[in-house]
Amino acid sequence: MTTRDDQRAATYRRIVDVAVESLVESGFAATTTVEVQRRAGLSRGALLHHFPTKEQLFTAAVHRLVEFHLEAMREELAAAPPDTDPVARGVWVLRRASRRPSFGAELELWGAARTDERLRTALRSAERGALAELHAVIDAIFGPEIAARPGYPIVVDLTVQLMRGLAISASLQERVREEEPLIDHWADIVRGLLAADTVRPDS
Amino acid sequence: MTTRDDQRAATYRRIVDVAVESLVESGFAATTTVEVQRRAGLSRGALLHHFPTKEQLFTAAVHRLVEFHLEAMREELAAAPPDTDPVARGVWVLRRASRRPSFGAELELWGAARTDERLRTALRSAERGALAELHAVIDAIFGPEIAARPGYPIVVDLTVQLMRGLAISASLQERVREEEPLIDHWADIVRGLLAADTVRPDS
DNA sequence: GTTTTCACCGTCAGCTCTGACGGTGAAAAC
DNA sequence: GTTTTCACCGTCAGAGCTGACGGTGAAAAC
Repeated sequence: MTTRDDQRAATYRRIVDVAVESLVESGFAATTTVEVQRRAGLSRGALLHHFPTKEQLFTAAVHRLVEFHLEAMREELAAAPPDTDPVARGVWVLRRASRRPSFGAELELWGAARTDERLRTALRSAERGALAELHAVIDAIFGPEIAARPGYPIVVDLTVQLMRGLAISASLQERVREEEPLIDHWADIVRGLLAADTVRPDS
Repeated sequence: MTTRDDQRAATYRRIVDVAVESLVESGFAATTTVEVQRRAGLSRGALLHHFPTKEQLFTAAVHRLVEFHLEAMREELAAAPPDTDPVARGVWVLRRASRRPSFGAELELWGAARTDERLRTALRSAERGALAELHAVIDAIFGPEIAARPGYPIVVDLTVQLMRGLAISASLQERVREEEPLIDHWADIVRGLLAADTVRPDS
């Protein structure tokens, strides 16, 4: 039997879940309160009972979406075969995670947040909260040995930005490229950067 | 004296210009037909005379926005002091161009295009049309000597994706970082990649 | 000089979205 | 057993957006 508190929590969670689902599947613009209410199979009143304003709903959804992506990274890590070269493996895990539709939704929100102050506030709060976990996951993806190398922080920064660039460019590609020699190239470069004692080869 | 054809062309151009202006300043969601009409100081009828549907307006605006970014890259190239190290100079020119608000608007559209098929079609067409010019501008930014090196195509690809990643991440930063050691690091890495005869140091 | 074209005008219908509001019935408190 | 709380309901007003439509006056065609 469900108590009232349980019911409340369950409905709340379901609303946030379908809001995230809508953001991922239908995008930011199409994720209206009516759409969320429809997906959740709730009345208008029920939705507004839990989230009096759209902003509150989106704030919760954005936080959940960021958690969602962390989870996706852990999944990709778990799914990756552990026997390959660790650098290439790490780079590819990050690449696969960045190809998830949920990450596309996240980047779409970052783009929209450029001119949407409320959304920007919500996003910053969500990303700030997940930052430590994000770094922990990335360290786990590359493993402790690689994470200890001197050039590692810069490599992670560059790799993350690169993955974001590739992800936001995805809409432009006519067809999805399964083969991505660029990623292999990048893995080779990273291997070189982490092998050298210093990150700056000349200068 | 303006003939009717001139008038038509001038109004058409003005509408597209203010549409781009609105996309850059106010973002995708806020760029409604009413907003464009208001910015252009035109009546509803005038706007609909030139652009019967919002889609046609956006298609024209998207094409113009892409041209706009090419122009911005040329400006940054012209504004960059020519006496520095050519690799660092090229990387920084690309970085400065990617920090322009117009590029932010472009990336926002790429994000929205993920779930908006019409927008995606317009964007692909615009980017396809500008591709050759884009590569020409980038070659000019790095100069013919660097562009001839064997690793150059991959370096350009990686650099472009990196800049996109940094640009889409811009909304998240609490304050604008004027100093960007990451870019200098990247320039150093690029210098190393272009110095070597092969791009793949080991393997 | 008459007719036609057309760049531009203003209003309006139809739609969707947001959030307000007054219920309702069952669980929880007393 | 009575009262209170509250999760959920359905309707509606207000606002904004898109695109249709019937003008209007001046340039262009004849």
